[in-house]
Amino acid sequence: MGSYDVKQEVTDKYSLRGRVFHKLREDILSGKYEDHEELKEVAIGEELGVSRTPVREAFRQLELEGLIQIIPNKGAYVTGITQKDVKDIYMIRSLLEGLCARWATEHISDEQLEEMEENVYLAKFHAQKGHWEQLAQLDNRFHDIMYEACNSKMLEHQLKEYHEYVLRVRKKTLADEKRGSKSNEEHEQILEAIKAKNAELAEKLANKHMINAYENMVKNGLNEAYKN
Amino acid sequence: MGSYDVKQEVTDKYSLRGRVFHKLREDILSGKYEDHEELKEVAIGEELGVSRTPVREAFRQLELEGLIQIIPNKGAYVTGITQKDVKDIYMIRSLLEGLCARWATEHISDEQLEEMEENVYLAKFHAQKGHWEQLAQLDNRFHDIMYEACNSKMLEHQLKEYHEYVLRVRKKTLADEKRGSKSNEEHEQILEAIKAKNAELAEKLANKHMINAYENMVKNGLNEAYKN
DNA sequence: AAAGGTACGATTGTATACAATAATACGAGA
DNA sequence: TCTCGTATTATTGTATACAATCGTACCTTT
Repeated sequence: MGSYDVKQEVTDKYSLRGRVFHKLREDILSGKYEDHEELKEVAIGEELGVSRTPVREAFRQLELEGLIQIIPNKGAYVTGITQKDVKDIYMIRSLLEGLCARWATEHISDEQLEEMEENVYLAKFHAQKGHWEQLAQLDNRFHDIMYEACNSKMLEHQLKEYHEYVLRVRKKTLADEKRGSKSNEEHEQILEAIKAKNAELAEKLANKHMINAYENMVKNGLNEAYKN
Repeated sequence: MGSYDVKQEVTDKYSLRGRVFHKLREDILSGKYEDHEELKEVAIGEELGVSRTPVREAFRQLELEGLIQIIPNKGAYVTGITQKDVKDIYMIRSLLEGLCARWATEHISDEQLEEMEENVYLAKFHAQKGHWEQLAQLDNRFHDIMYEACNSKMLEHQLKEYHEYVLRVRKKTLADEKRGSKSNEEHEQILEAIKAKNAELAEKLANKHMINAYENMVKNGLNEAYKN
């Protein structure tokens, strides 16, 4: 259950609204716009070759994600995301990924367990070969499996949201060779804990996994876009 | 900082879109619609006396909150909220309120601390007098102060979202006399831990506070709307 | 010259018209 | 009778027209 909607993710990428939404989110997160910069519906629309309607719908979604602030009858202003925001997200995710691992231990299905094992095994291979792109995808997938395995629509929804939120940053991070291998080793440990039905351990490992990911990111220098 | 936008909350209540959004959310959460029931733009629009445009914008927001699922070119279907969802939210909130208390301990301002003390003091009075409505409001406010005091835009945003999400349920819960007093006692303990700069303790107490709130709610019987 | 008001322009809010898509029903052919 | 294709209809996607609101510049008044 809750898995036939995977094809279109949280918000569809093919309608004009979806495209505008993703484009604007990407631009805001990548620092294209100044903080507090005003976004005008017609200007954005002309830039992307669409009318105001899809732009407005995208604005409403961005507002709910906290990326822009809409003042009624006045305008939409970008809120952006600071270095501290990224840190906070990782701290929050650390807790939630832990909870997710705990629940996943209790509810994971045989199929999901099998896919996890395959994932870790494959990642080991790609890490050796230096296939960073595949490694990043497997990393994403590992977490997605766990999100689905935790058997909580709410937690899954939340974690996927955060995951997508910091995806840009993470992509850069995983491009670091050592972290790529290290991350997969941690995945393996989490997997072992889940297989051993040791929920406490799985939670702790998942907590640490996030903290490590964050610290590695800081060590390697945050993406320039977040240096504000 | 981060407080002059309080007047209009997360999404404004006075535009047509805002009204539609709040109405639909309320209706979905209160169980007016069946699970998987289709929401048609024109029907909703006619029912509320507005055109499709504000309805569509509200739909897009509800989708992002996970309350409906929009299948492109097909329709919008309510996802609703189950008894398990409520439980999961409380578990998630337990962790996040703990984190919030920890951070609040480190960052709370003198003004915020003072308002917290006043809040607890006043609540004690209203609890004795049996003024449940005021007690509920003070309870909400206590948490809001802590959210603001934690000095994290991200965490504050997230907790306020969850808070609003379960507000309907909570209102009923606090109407229980014993819980009203007990809840305020717990607030006082959290406040003491914050004043003593004991972040560890504040976190643990806030964790427990949420769990207690949930268990009390279950004991008193969940709102009928969530019995699915 | 300063203060206040008014009119104009720019921008968002809402409604509606039109296009595209999907579901359904119906009929022709086997 | 069953299957496939087509036409019809309902519904959403998008564009645009019109209304309401806000900001600003200019003008009037003192």
